[in-house]
Amino acid sequence: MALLTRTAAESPQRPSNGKHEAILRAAITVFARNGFFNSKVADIAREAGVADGTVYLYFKNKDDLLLSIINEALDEANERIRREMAELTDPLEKLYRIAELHLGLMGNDRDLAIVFEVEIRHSTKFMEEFSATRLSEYLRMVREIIEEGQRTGRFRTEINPQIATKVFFGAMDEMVTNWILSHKAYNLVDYARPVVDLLFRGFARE
Amino acid sequence: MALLTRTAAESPQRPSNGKHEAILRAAITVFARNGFFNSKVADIAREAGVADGTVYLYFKNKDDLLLSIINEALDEANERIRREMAELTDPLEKLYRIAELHLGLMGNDRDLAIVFEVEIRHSTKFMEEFSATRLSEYLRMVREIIEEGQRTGRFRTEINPQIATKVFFGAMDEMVTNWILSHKAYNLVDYARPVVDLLFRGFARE
Amino acid sequence: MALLTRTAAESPQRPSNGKHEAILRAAITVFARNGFFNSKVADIAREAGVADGTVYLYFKNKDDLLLSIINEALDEANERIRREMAELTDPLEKLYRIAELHLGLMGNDRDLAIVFEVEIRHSTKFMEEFSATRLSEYLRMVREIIEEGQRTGRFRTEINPQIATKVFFGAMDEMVTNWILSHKAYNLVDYARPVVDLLFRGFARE
Amino acid sequence: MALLTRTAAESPQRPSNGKHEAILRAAITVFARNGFFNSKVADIAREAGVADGTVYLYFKNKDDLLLSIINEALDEANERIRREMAELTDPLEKLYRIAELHLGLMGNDRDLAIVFEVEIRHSTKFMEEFSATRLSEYLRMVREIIEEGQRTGRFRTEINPQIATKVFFGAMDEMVTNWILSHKAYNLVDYARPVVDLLFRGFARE
DNA sequence: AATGAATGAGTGTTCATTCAT
DNA sequence: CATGAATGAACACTCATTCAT
Repeated sequence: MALLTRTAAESPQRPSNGKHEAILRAAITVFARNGFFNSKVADIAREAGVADGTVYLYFKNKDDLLLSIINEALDEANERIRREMAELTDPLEKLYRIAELHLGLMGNDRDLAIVFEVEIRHSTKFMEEFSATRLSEYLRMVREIIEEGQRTGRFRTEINPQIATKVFFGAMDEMVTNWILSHKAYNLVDYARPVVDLLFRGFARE
Repeated sequence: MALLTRTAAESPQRPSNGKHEAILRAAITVFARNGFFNSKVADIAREAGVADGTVYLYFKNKDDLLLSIINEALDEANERIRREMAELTDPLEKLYRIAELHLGLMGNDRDLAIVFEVEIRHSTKFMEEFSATRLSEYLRMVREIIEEGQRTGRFRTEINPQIATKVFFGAMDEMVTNWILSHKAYNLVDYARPVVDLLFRGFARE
Repeated sequence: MALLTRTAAESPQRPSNGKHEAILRAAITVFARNGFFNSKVADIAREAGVADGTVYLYFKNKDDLLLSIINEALDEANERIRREMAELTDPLEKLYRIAELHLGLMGNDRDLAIVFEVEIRHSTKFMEEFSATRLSEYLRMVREIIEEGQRTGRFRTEINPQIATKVFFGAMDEMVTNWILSHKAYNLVDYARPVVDLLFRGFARE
Repeated sequence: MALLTRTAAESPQRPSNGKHEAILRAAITVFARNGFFNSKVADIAREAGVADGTVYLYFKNKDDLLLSIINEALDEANERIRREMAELTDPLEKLYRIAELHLGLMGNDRDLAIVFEVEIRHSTKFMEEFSATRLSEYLRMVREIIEEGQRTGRFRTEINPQIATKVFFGAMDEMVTNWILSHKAYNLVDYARPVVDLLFRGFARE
């Protein structure tokens, strides 16, 4: 919730009715509850407390709702990561921090996490569009940290930064998916450091 | 393709019309092309060369098609992994082999891979059901290999096998997702060893 | 026609679009023409001059259309009978009047008559439900008149009021059915008095 | 049951497989249970213990099944009435006997009665076809008895035989309908004489 | 800006009927 | 004669989107 609320506060170019916000939050809730294809625009409107037609004053169509959720959330996440990275020097510390942000943001907003993990994958088109822009920025930041680590001698030079980036992201992603599906109420962010530790040290003894 | 064909060959309890097979293959193709929700049963029927109604002689409904794809593919994958693991002893070798099978099966059948990566996220309910059974068997096998590696001294005892399993699976899954989304025609299975190597040795220098 | 129009005028709780009315009239026309099962909702919509979906804004489903026709018509018929009975005293006169109302209402609206005679037999379950409420009220009024006639000495006490009621209703019903099936354009209400006379005096000479 | 079985015995022009019979009985059962439109040919086939396609070796289509039920039953009923009338002379006795046959046949075969009372009315086309032939023969016999009664001085000459016939039939029909809908297991044929008595003497005192 | 009544295109599924065996 | 697998036309109902108010 904080995620999107803050976004709006920071970019008050729209008449701050709160309607844009309200509809987006409602969409997250409804998409998470029923899935994108089983969610009706009317349900979202009711959840947001507006008329059906009002949704179309703020969003082009139903697809645009999903896209907006993704984009606004990722824009802010990327911005946050960028800010926080600027304050850190050790590449390992940076990975710890990114993991904490990734799992923290998701762990704080289960509905948003469901939309990201589940609903976004409903069509390759969505995924392609999505991974082509916002997500690739995230991945670029991770990759640069890894390359930086190799330059500074913290990480092995034998590892392929492209692959390492995918492995890092895949690990994060799987932690989130598992957390969503397991209905136990554990704290997702607690896994940030253990996972990064595992990636850092590897499975191998010695 | 081989995946499903073989399954049918091994369990010839149905009238070996080939219709069951043909419809399932058609469903994979069509689901991969349009996504589950945007696929019409009529499209699948046409692709399979049968009448609309015939689909319902072999499958309960549209959902059942997706379910059957997943279950048949995973059942065989698990069976294959089980067989191959029996012939290996070194846990690291086992992980290499699982990764090769995982990426090999997916890399050999892009449509099937798309269905797995994308359409499986049909709904949280669907995923829960699915991950509760077939997928958890796969994950159990991975976890047991890791625990075995810890007992034999190959893997560090400090790592949490649950987390390591998730990281392993997340890494595989992400490799597949990336391969699907990138339209470059590289060979997915080639990444099996590099990824496992990375997980085994870790990012850390020394 | 007057039948249903009046009903709407008396209960203006709905936005008096006329759409509710128009759809109901269209349904009567179409059901009468094709039968319930052979009538398409799309036909009714076209006949009413609205879009298919609009039907569902006013009625729950196709069944509800039939139910509404029956209920609205019978409610008003019962109300009309009740009013008119209050102004008469002689039981025989009352039977004359009921017969005139019964045959008059039907004879004025052939389509409605067809729906009643034919489509009401939608299913035994439908008929049971229907005859349990609206129709039984009609029958109760008839029976009470017969019992009243026995008390006042107008009718023989040997007759069983239950049976007499059924015979009365059966006679009316058959007059309507015959009128519908015979395509001669005779005036149905003209038969009200002859039929009641016949029931009153019997077949017997003397 | 006896009704149709006998018919077949009397007209053994078909290879007396019993299949024709079996399918017709199955159709009566299934139509009575589910209604004509909700009955599937496959259900009838299963009930009759034959394959779906076999139904079409004996009947032109689903409509033909309903028509055959009606026609065979009415043909036999008419034949029976004709025989029995030949042995009676008093017109009142004849009406008693017809009523007993009418209510007796229906009362002995609830499923057949349901098909007659409910399913036959599903479309005006069915009813028209039906009432144009077999039923009108039944009605003609009744009318002739009434006219005969008028000639012999048993019935009043003031009554219109056409109307009296309709009233008689309407009374019978309504007794059957009521018996079907009421789930009390009373004996329908017991009402034959009381109803005819009522029609004969009328409601009037004196 | 906001409403919500109206639209009508879109589709999973059923089932009467056929016909190769 | 008998089968039952295959066909494909048919249709009730939904819901994203529009637009007059």
